[in-house]
Amino acid sequence: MTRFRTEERQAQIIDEAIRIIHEQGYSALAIRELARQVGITEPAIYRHFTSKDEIIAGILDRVLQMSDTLLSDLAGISSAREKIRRFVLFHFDFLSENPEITSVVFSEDIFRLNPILRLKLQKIVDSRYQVLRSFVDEARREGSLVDTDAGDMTILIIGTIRLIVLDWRLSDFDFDLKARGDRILRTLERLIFTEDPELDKQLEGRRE
Amino acid sequence: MTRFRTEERQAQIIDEAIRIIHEQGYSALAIRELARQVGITEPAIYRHFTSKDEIIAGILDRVLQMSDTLLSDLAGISSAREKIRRFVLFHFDFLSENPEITSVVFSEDIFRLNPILRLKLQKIVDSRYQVLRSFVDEARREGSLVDTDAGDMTILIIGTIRLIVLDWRLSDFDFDLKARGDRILRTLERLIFTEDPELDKQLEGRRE
DNA sequence: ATTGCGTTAGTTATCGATCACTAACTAATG
DNA sequence: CATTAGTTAGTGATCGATAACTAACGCAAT
Repeated sequence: MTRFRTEERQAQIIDEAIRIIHEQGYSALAIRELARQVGITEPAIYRHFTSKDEIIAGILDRVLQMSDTLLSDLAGISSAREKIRRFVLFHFDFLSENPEITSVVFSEDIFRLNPILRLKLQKIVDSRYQVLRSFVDEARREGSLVDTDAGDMTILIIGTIRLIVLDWRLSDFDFDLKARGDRILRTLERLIFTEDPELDKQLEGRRE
Repeated sequence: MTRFRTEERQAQIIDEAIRIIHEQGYSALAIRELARQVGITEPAIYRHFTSKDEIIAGILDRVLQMSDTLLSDLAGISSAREKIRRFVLFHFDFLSENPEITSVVFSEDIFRLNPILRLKLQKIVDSRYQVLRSFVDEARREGSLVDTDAGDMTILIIGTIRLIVLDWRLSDFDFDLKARGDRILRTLERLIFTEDPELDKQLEGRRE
């Protein structure tokens, strides 16, 4: 009988829950099986979470942490244009190494009904939107963005990321997401940024 | 005891199934309740579908029919640029009047596990992609598109549509999707189409 | 037209499996 | 020794699916 402190067990439980959702879908997330995978019994789960919904809430919190990683990753960058670039690349990088997360992100349907989970999901979606939106606004002030609605521009970028990731998921993760992301980023850049031969040359050099 | 021919009943069952998924989520789709809503008993459902999965397959077929409506809607249009415009508007129009369909479209997670359903879903996604892709290729030949990768451009457009629709769903359908669609289409057009003052004037006139 | 009959859409009743969750008890930790 | 992480055993509810039976339809022969 190996005992763990509740924070550790909670983390283990959420890890396993994400893995199960990823491998077998949300409908396969049964407390019994979840407990078995963690190596404890069903009632032991209820020592650490009062209900199944609370476990789901924990999963969403885990996804929300991604935003912190993102922001610290972008901390030192001054150019807004570069921030947008890195925002896009970060998502492909992060999801490439944490594919299980995509299963959570694309399971909106599970959360839509439950008001608490739904609010949490909206918070995640909105937080990501706000982060990018601030960069887009900044880039417009810099003059490095094509003159269009900043909100629409933000939707366009996130929508593109999401669809590439969905495609990756449906293909069973069998293409190189980072490489695909790099390609589509170039297309995006050509569309949304103003011509800047000097900067373009720099970017081109960095890529090789 | 009112009897229906099996094609009629199948249609009724699929209608109700979509409604239940939309209102209560996929996990609430129980054969018993589905039968009750249709006005028959549980085993009667199994007269018309051999399994629950086959009902889901029927739902996906229904969504696939959307492509036919789309294509006939776009039949008489000659300009590729106008076809792309109409492709985008069609989606916002159609989903605006059939919001239940969004619940199916955003429930990829249900289908990912089952190989048959998954293939059906991929077929739907791909068919929509191919349609738009052909317009994008055509527009490039016309010279009305900015010079970028046609595949990426297609992804960008569909991704934008999807994210707007997701946003609409998460907001509980409480903004005017068609108006929002019209707005983002203008942004999209400004980004992807080449400058064409003559055509722009025509389009501007038509909008008012 | 009416009858007779095979086909098919429906019924009632029930199956075993599995779900989330809990009461009551036990052993490890600090 | 108090607290807390774990256990065994079991709750009622609900799931998808089926066996056995019945009533309505459609069509051919009278």
